[in-house]
Amino acid sequence: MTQKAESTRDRLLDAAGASVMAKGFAGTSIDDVLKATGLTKGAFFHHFKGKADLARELVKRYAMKDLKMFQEFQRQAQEQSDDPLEQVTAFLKLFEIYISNSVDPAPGCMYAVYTYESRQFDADVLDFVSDTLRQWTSIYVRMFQDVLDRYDPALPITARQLAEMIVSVIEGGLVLQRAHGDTDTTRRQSEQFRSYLTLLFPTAG
Amino acid sequence: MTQKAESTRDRLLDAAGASVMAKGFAGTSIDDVLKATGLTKGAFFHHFKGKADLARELVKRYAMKDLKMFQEFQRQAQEQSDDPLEQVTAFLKLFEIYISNSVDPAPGCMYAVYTYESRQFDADVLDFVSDTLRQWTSIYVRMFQDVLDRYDPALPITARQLAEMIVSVIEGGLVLQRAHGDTDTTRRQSEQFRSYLTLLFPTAG
DNA sequence: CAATACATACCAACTGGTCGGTATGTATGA
DNA sequence: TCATACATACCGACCAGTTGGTATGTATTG
Repeated sequence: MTQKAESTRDRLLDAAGASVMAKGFAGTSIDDVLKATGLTKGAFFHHFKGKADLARELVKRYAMKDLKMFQEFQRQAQEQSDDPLEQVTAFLKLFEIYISNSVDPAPGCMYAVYTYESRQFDADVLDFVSDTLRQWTSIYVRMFQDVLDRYDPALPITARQLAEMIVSVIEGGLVLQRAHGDTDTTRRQSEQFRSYLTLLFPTAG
Repeated sequence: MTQKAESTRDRLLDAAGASVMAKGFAGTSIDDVLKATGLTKGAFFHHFKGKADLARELVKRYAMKDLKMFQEFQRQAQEQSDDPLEQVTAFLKLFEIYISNSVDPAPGCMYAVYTYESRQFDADVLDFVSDTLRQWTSIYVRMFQDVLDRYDPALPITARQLAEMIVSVIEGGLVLQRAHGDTDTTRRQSEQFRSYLTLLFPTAG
């Protein structure tokens, strides 16, 4: 693929992503995307087999961006401290900065869109979304396991439980944020979760 | 409206609700609803001004059911104990039983659908969703304020923060539950939140 | 030249919505 | 009591516009 073709493909995915986040996938027509990009059917069907293929490539790209960002946060967090709990805190703080500054919607939002329009997508696409969320959870599981290996929690709890909770809290925050037109609900939820952690691991203070 | 007409309207709303939860609102055609009910265009447009009106009435009905259920949970919780913290716990436990046993999707899910397809709906409908979520939060705020009036939290925290967090946790749980095809992710999240409460209010034990 | 990258013209199916019609009420008044 | 008058509840054909998708063109570029 030439550089120009690559950028055309990206323009299509960008426009599609924006529209899907505003109107959902079924509510996004190919013509919408073409109108937004100034391209035509020929361009679209040159780059994608069809609308289902667009859905697949769109969520794949989101997942890739997402994973990269998380790995970068993790790297920065590990750089800041050797203590696993401080690393988790640093990681969450980096996420909070990102989420409250980001103009375009967070990747988590896109997964929710796919989830709530599930019958619109092929099974493999839904599986991909589910797997991506699991991968997201797994990153947290590893981080919390490191914490639990060093510190005793004030309550019996597993790394998986904590990981599921932060993912859940963030997804829920994104829903409320959108519903109310806020910009910082998700950040506040992440902060709340950190409060929970300070109560769970008081010895670390 | 006669009894027959009432039931016809309900059948239309039931079918529409089920379809919206599976395919989203834009992904749900009026013909879909009519096929599912065995009715015709005449019936639909007799009961609803149009698709936008259907959206309005659908979410209104969900909100009403929702509120009634929450009030009932609150009544039962107050019956079980005079202690505000025990009431919150009882309330959440009732919710956990409901959410893990419910076959049809929770009302919270419907709000998320509307939220993620926001451009599909009139402003007044979106406002209604936002207001309903706020009302939902307010119920929790009152409950947590009663707790804070009696007990000192281990960390400085407001009733609103706690209320927002439980709503967020539940909404997020519903997203993950759908994404993974679980039936008890939301319940687990509610349990996690109760763990947080026990750490926040240890004096109550 | 030949593959790539896009444009244009078109199609069948479906979309939300309208409209004339009908069947079944139910209230009224002589 | 029973015809008249009107409201309610629903049917199904039809419409203009939109949908995803195809077939065929042409310009560009290595």
